[in-house]
Amino acid sequence: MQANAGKARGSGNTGGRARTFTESARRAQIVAAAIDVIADGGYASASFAAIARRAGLSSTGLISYHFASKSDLMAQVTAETYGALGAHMAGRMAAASPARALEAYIRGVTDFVAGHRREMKAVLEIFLGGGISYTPGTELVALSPVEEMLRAGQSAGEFREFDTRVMAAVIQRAVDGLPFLLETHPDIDPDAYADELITTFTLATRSAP
Amino acid sequence: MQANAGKARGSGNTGGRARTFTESARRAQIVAAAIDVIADGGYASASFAAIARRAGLSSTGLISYHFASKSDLMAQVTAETYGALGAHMAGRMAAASPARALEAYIRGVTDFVAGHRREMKAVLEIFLGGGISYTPGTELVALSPVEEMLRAGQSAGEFREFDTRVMAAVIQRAVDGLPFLLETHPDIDPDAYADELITTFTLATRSAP
Amino acid sequence: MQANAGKARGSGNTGGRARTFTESARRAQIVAAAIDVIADGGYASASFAAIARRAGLSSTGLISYHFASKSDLMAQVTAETYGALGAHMAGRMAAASPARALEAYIRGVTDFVAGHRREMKAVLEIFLGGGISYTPGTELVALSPVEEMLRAGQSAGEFREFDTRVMAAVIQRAVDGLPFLLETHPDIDPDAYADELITTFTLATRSAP
Amino acid sequence: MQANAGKARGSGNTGGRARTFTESARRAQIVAAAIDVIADGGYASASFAAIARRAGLSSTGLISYHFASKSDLMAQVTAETYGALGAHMAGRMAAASPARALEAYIRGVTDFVAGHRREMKAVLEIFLGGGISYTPGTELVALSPVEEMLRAGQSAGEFREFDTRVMAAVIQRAVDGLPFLLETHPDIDPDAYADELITTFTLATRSAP
DNA sequence: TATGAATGAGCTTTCATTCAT
DNA sequence: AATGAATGAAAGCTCATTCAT
Repeated sequence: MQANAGKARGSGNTGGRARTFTESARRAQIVAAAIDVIADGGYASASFAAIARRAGLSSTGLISYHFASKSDLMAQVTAETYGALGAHMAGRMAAASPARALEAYIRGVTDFVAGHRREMKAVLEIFLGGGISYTPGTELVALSPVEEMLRAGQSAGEFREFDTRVMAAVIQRAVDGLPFLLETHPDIDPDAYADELITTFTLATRSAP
Repeated sequence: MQANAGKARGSGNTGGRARTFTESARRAQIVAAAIDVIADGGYASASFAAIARRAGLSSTGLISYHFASKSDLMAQVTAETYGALGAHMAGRMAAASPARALEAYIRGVTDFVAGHRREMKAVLEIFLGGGISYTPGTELVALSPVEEMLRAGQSAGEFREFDTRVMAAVIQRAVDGLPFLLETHPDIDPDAYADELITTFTLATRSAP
Repeated sequence: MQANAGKARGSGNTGGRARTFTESARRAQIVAAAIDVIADGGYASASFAAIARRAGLSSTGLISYHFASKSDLMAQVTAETYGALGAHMAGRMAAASPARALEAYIRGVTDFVAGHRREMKAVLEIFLGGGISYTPGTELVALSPVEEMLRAGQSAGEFREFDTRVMAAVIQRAVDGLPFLLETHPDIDPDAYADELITTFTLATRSAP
Repeated sequence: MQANAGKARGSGNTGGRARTFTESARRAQIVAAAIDVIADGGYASASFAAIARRAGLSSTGLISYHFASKSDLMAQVTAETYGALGAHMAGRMAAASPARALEAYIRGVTDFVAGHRREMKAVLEIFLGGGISYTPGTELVALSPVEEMLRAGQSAGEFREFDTRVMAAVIQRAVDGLPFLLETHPDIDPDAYADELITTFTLATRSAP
């Protein structure tokens, strides 16, 4: 679930200088505006002009001042979102057993997604809209943590044999799909969604009784 | 899985006239070039200029000549792909039981997706890139056929109780995700992928023994 | 009121060959369609595509086939209209006195304009829209016949002294303005309009009693 | 003679912010270039490219930066011209009698037109070239002020009975026609033209002696 | 004689980015 | 730290015209 945080700086802070409070606030404001615009109109509509308008900035130049490029800004959006997700998940997955860890993972991510629909939608649009250069290591779905849980479960005998990459991908996509599903079916309860997912993947992964 | 085929024509064939052989060939060529460009560079990179270049056309005007607008072209891309998918699936799903039908569905779609990775990737990018106007009925994932199978299985007692919308969405996303997974893991065998999915969703859906 | 009839021919009839009946019919049809399109949407909207559509032609190429260029077509529109106006006026102006001739002129032109609003409007739009190359001799308003009448009237002592070019221009513009006036005030009766004009210019031109 | 000034702004100044000195200068420069191009080549030739070239701008984008759209630019051209005309006329028409007011009107407008031939020609081309959306109230010729004078003159018994709409239209067109007349007859003296018009319309309107 | 296809230049507009202040 | 101005490339689309058939 991690993504490499964009380290490049705009021309306003090109060197290794530390960021001032004001600068950080501006950056956060711009990132938030970008998320809003993307969530509302898709990645294609996220021009600097639109983002500046939403943020109440008087010039698109200010965005360029704080971010090295458009893809740098988009990288910050994803980094910020994934960072928040990481913070949300921290500690939750140190569970008793792999099966419990998977449950905790699903519920934790679903929780977060439900509470951050716009951010998640924006991030997914950025990935698919080409807003990020797919540097190796930056994967659409970071399979590793889930895959590790699955492998641990198999080693412990809790999970049956299956291809962990495939199962991890299925789980990831199930979890990532929530914002889109909520768009067409706004009445779905995220908690119930998590319950369904947990039941589904418990049945799908546990070793035969 | 159906999408409404765009009927609008470019200035070259505005009325209700039948399409000539040459026109059909050009349209197919342009659609193919669009798929190539999108699959390689994402929807954002799919400008008329890029498509014309790829197709070896002398002018972007020729695309406008054959398609009423960019979204018309994109609609053709999806229509063509979904049409081929429909043809591929025809007959396969008239299975003995809901469980068998679900199996047939998963294997059929996976088969198709594996053989049409670029088209499928292009179509998904178009949907997410905003290249298509979401007319009601054109859903990102058309849940209905899968959902119906699931409901039938529940009625027949073959499937346990679960939220059919959620389960259908999970199955759809699992199946749609193959092209993306293949990009990062090109060694995955689509047949094996289908097997994994079938096992997974059989376990996840069948009624308790 | 004369305009030099465009003599250039389309590639379909480039030499000095006589026009066939079919060719003449097609040309007339295209000219009529051009008038319709211009009258409805202004000169700016008069693309070959729009004209072909209106004429029910299957290709804009047919227009190029029959007319050497767009300005050739526009020249034909004006030539045809002015030709019809000439035919309408023929004989009417051989009046007893210059004063009667002026009356006859005003009434004749007003009559014609009222019966050919669309053609007149189209012609004026072409002139102002730049659809015709202002070759010397092609004047927006052909002053000569009116000016001659005015000069004759002055020589005969019927008209007072005034600048004949100015008076001719005023009369011409009064007469040409009818189609535009009718657009904003459709209730104006052309006959009454002619009456007003005749009274106005009789008062304005006659020698002091 | 008034036209509603377009208030929309280009992307450079979208909100309600006040205009800077630089911006005003640029806008004026672009408007002037547009007038030049239109006066020289007609409305049809007035592309952004041509205007930018004339103004010495490096990019057509700069025009879009300062004006919301092409019709916005054209609206400014007319607004600026009509504004100047309004300023020129202010005070002149508060004359002793309707007859004197009409005289003052004709001389005032003729004066202005003579000194602003290119602007006037450009404005008339814009109206006829479709460069402005005919919002109700924006008439090709604003008849009202002249018509009012005429009606006042009739009420006061100074003017004979005639259709005021028709007479107003004739006067307007006579006055508006000066730039065109000057193009074919550059030797005409605007003052003499005004004299001729005043005599003409005095004779045409005054009550029988 | 007419058609459909194709061309290449042109259009207005939007874009991310740069820069002087 | 921020602004307004400017840039030049690129976008989708329309145009009159040409041409093989």
